[in-house]
This record gives sequence, structure tokens and C-alpha cells, in this order.
Amino acid sequence: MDDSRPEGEAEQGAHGDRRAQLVDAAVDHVAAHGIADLSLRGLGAAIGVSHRMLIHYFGSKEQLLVEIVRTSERRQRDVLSRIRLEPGLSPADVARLLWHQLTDPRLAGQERLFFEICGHALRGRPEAVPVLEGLVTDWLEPLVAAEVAAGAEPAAARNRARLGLATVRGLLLDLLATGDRAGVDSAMEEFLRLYYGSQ
Amino acid sequence: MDDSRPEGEAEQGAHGDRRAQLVDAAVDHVAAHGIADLSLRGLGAAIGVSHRMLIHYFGSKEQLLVEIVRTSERRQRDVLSRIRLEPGLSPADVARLLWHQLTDPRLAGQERLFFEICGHALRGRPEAVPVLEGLVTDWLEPLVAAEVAAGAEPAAARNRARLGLATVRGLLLDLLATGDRAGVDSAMEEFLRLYYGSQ
DNA sequence: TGCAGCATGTACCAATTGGTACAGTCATGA
DNA sequence: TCATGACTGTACCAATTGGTACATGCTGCA
Repeated sequence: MDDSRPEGEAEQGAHGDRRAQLVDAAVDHVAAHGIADLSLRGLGAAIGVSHRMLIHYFGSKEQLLVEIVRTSERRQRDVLSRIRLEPGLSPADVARLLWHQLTDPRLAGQERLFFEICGHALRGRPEAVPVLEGLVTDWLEPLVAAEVAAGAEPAAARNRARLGLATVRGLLLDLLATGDRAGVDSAMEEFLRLYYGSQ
Repeated sequence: MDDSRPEGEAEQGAHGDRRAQLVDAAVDHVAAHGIADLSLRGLGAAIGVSHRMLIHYFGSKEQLLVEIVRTSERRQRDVLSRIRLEPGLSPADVARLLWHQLTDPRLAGQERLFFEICGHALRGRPEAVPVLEGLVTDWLEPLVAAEVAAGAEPAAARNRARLGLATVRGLLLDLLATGDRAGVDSAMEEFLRLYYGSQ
């Protein structure tokens, strides 16, 4: 081991940039080609470094996977923060907006990766397990807040939020599997009708 | 190659029994330990045969995976057929029954495997891809029929069925990830209230 | 100029993988 | 009895894997 050990958790510093850049490229590649049979050599060749470099910056494949999962999670969350809440929008409109964002074809790879990581996490793969923690909780918080703001009682709000989250994910899986955007959109409209009671 | 090639699609015959028995054991093992990093040697050791035997009976790992996925799908479908439709049950009751069956802890491994296979299928893994075809369609058919029987118009029935399927899957994923049975059950009750308008 | 330290590549290693060759066992039927 | 054929195990192979050792370049500083 001749390396000066940058594989610590130090995210800062000049080489941190390179590291972050590598992770970003890695997530892109993984979103496009899957995380299941990722190999350091294959990834390295795809993003233009030798597999030796990946070990150098991340210490091990395991650590790299951790970073990939973490970054992918962050990207996922960014989708939520990207919606601009303009005044005058009904809750149903906001939900429609979020759904539209989430099903952007450009995000398909990202969403596929989400379900792929879920599968690994459910199996206890160490790099993915932490995802389980926030898989529901992290998303419930803002949704419950929205429900309460819209006038629901706290207890019911939690159930409604959990239901909404599950339905969105179920329909997203449907969309990715079938590609039937029109059909899935119709089902989503049906849900919004039931959920918000708007005609 | 000295083998007399039983790896054709011949499911019949005396050795077909052995084959079927091996597949069954394999699905059990895979439901418990995941399909992602399955190795012929590991599987063989777990179910008491040499990896040589698996190649002998299935021709290749790929073919074995195909059989595993197929069998797992069949088991999944059997859950649906196991519910006894007693007269006097409301649609909501039937849904509750199905939900109860589906979330039986003894099926957890099976359900985890379902999501795992979905992930692989979304990535185009050849043994799992065929699943995508029936992932929604196969389940929609009976659900639509039930909706129509309950008085929905055919067009709306399709949307409602699709929505119901997606919600169930989303909540199932929630349950597997969080283990919070009470919370997920509450959300499901909320859904049934919205969906069937009861209470 | 020369030195120090990071960044990168090449070559290599041990382990594991799917798959094959060959040989042994065991039942059945002539 | 013995020969046929299915069934199974052992030993092996080539390829790929994550990870390491070593050597080389490059940059900045004195």
C-alpha cells in the first residue's frame, strides 16, 4: 500500500473534487447500465480511468457503492426540491407537477436505479441497506406537512401521505415496466380524483 | 459433453421430476438469499447437489435462472388463486383478504424476490425481462373483471384496477422496507375507504 | 536544478466464476 | 451375468473479479 490514503471520509480538499467528479460519472453510468453487475474495470473504462484509480479514491468497491447509492439518493431528493410552488396551485396541481417531474423520460434511468437499489437493500446488501431507513420516512415528512397544511388531521394525514407515496411508486414501477404513459397517467388522474375529491 | 442432453425444454419424463424438484429447492433458496449473487456452487451446496448437476439439468446458469423466475412467478400468482370467494363478501372485503394473504410474513422472502426480479427485469436481464410483459397485464385482467362486476364502466374499471394494483405494490414495498405493519395497514384502510367509498 | 508528494498506469495475484472432460455408480432388462 | 444408459461426483480450465506492488509521470516549491 503506497497510497497516501485519501479513502478516508475526508470529502474536502483538492482531491475531493476529483472524487466527487468520479462519483458523479459513476452514478451516470450506473443509472444507465445498472448497479448489479458493476465491475471496477468496466466502470473505469466507461468513465475514462483505470480501475486502480477507483480503488485509490474510494478504498474499495464497497465504499464506492456506498457513495454511488448516497449520491443517487441525493439526486432523487433533488427532484422534489426542484418543483416551484407557485401560489394558487391546488394540492392536486402540486401532485400533478411532482408526478410530471418524476416521470420525465430523462429520469427513467435514475428511477430504474431506484428500484434496483431497493431490491438490493431488501436483500441486506450493506451498501444499500441505509436506504431502507429513509425510503419512507424521509418522504413522509414533507407530505404529511402538506396534508396538514391542506387541513387534514395529523393522524389521517400520516395515512394519506403514506398512501400517496406508495401509489406514486407503484405507478412509477408500472410505467417503467410497461412504458404505457397514457394508461398510467389515467390511473394517476383517477387517484387524484379519489384522493383530493376534485371532480 | 457426455450428457444425453436433458436440458431441452422437455418438462416431462422421469428426470423432469428431479428437475422440478431442483427448481423448487432453488426458488426456496433464492427467496431466502436473493438472486443477485447466486452462484451455481453456492446454490448446489445449499440444496445438496454439485454445481455439475445444475448444469446437467438446466444446461446453463441462464436457463436455470429462467426456470427460477418462471416458478417464482407461478407461486406469486397462486397467492391470488388461493383466496376463497365466499358469498356475501363486499369488494372491499375481498381486497382486504387479498392484502392479508399478500402480506403474510411467510411470503416475505417471496415478495422481496419479486421486487428483486423487477429490478433485474428493468435492467434488461434476459432471464427476468419476460416478467415485464405480465407484470401489469396479467394482474389487470382479473381486477378489471372484478371492477366491471361491481358496476364500474369498462374504461374507468381499467384505470381503477391499475391504480389498485399499483397501490398494493407500493404499500408492499413500504412494508418490506419499514416492517411497520400497523402503519401500512392503516394506509391500506385509508385507500379502501377512498376506493370503495365505504364508511 | 532537484526534491517531495500526489496522481496515474502496468503488471500482477489469489479467489471465484460458469462450464467441460472424464470417470464412477447403480438400476434395469436381455 | 453383463451391458446399456441415466445419474452424479471430481478434477480441471479459461475468464473475470477485487485488490496490491511497483514504477512513472507531473506539479509546485526551495
